[in-house]
Amino acid sequence: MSTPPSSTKARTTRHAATLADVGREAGVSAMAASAVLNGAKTSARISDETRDRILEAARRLNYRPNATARALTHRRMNTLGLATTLSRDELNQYFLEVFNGVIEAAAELGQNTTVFALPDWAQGAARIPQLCDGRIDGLILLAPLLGAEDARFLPDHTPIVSIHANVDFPGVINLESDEEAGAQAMVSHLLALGHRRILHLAGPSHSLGARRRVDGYRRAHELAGIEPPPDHVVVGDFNTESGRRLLTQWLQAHRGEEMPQAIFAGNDAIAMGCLDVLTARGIAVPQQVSLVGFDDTVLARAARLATVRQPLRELGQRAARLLVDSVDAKLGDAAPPTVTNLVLPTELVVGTTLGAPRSQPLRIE
Amino acid sequence: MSTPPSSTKARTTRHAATLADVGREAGVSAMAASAVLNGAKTSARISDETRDRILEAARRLNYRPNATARALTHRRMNTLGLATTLSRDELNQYFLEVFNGVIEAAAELGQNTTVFALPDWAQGAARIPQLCDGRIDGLILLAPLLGAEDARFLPDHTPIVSIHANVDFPGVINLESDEEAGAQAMVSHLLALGHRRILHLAGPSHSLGARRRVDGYRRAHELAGIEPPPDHVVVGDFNTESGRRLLTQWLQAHRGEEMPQAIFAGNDAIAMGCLDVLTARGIAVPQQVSLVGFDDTVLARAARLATVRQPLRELGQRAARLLVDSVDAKLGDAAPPTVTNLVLPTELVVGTTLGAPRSQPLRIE
DNA sequence: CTGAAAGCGCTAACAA
DNA sequence: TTGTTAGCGCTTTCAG
Repeated sequence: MSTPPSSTKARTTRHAATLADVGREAGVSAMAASAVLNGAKTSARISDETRDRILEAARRLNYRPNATARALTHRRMNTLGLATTLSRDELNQYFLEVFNGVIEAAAELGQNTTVFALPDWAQGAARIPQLCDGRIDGLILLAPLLGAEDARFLPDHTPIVSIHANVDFPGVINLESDEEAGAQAMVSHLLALGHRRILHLAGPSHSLGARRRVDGYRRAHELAGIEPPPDHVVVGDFNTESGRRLLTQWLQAHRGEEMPQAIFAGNDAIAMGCLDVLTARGIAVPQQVSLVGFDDTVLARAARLATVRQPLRELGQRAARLLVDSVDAKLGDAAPPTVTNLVLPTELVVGTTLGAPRSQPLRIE
Repeated sequence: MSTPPSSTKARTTRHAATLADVGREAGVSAMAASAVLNGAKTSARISDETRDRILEAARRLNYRPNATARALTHRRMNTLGLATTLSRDELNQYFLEVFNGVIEAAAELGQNTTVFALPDWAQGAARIPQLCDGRIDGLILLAPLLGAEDARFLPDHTPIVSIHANVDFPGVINLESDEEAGAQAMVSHLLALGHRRILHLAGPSHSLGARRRVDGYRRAHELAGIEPPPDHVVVGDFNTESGRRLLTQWLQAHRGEEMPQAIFAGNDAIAMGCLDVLTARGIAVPQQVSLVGFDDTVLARAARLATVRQPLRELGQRAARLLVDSVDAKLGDAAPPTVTNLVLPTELVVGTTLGAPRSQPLRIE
């Protein structure tokens, strides 16, 4: 009923109305229309009478501003980019948490977010310049596994913020959380509970975060004056499949020996893989083996996993805000952010997969 | 070492080099450069000699094509939009699964994906026209809670594909899965196991999907010739908090009566809320109460929840492909897709939260 | 084989 | 208060 009869034309019209069209319809210049409809900074004011004519014409023609044209003149798309690797096998919960923070903060600042899914960082680095081609105003690199030599791929003209970068890049603000402290706190907690044989299934050794978690594991032992058992740190990847594979292989290789009392997984996904293996073997968690993860993604919450919480959403929010500040600064609208590195604290999350060690050791079958 | 010494200039340069710059540097016109560097359809060929000069100049100036300028002439950004509501309280796993499919298929077709997070559909509908302003070539509406009257907000000039729409919009391709069949199959399975008092905690009644799941619940009972117990369908929202709240309230309202033998949650998030409540009350799943969800998100996989699998990733992939086809068609590059509606099958996933009913009924405390 | 000119839609600077 | 001009960076048409 309320739909005007004139709107019955077929969808998928070729073109939308332009400012020139509106101006013509209203009998004024395109720039008058621009001033009225898009708030362009014109030197003078428009009279109320012509303003109304323009608004009416715009409504009649169903005028919509064209974002690419505006971007061309303003040198700004009001869009942030978020580049990361997304496996097609497994959903990346780490990404989802950060992404939610980014998109939320970006929206509050009137910015859109486009996601660039790179197949991997080795290939992806070379593609970064192509992303910074005006379609985004700034780029967030999420957990980029890049080396110092990849700095050559970072373009001059686009502000960049990284989260959990592997190396410091000049001119790039990096955000991270204190992973070593978090890992150390968790392992210290395990040691305090009486666990002595703690198996650590780590992420890849070329990941700084993975190395820091190993450092935390070692440091907790040092602080407690305890020598970690040999061969209890294993390197793999940050996904569930790796957790399954690593634990299975490790248990096979150590058959007949004493079962670890606790497993400290490099992240929650790895922990989920461990849970699969333990469940399949009928090993009760935490009665027979304690299991803890890292990140506090939804995986941990769904499985009630003990874990180390990283403020992922907040990292995303802060990255977006700092990036928008950088973009504003580049365009001369504001002072650039002074911070170049931000480390947020981590926090222990005690789920139901963490208990005291058994009095008598279990044997690996 | 391999970094050229000329790259020591400060980051955040104001402008990138343009085609005109490259042309000047190479002593040719901008359009020759355009033809060589961006493959513009020029009427004639460029000689190898000038081509080399241009390539060399571009390399020297570090030329990068400007996406907004190209978009302005091509009328195409090579970017798809994905509009959905994202709560700031709870991560939307449904979104993540679909999004992964979209971004994957889009990337294969050389398209980027930008996500528009709407606060809610009631407000969001009016914002759709602003999204279709040239920054994206086509739009995917993810589970839009829109009514037929909202069709007026869908712009003429941007192809649109919806996933799990509530109503059919003219000219909009809709993709969905057979939710009623999935719900019916699950409830039939419960009935076949001997469950008779099955509590259904549904999604909101203005959601077509929620209603279809209720229909499936009813239909399964009909097919089995069983009258569903009274007051065993409760309407709420599609999130964990709603699951917690609904079940708590329901149990309070039905204190002293017989405990349901099974709970069929409207989606996995609701099921997670139920799991919280059951765990808190010390009710064992599935020994005392069976629990099943819907969607097969990562929540279900992490909690080993029985659920109804919707091919969410595939829905995302197909939506992206159909949308790109529509965009191509609009630009005259191809024939438009002939399909207007696509229904994919669902599938039962039997987790560990589903068992036979207890012989003697439990009382609600 | 190459260049000049015009235009995509919008906006800032300058005239009137 | 309004219009004219020029240009953002790129591409296509048409003339050389």
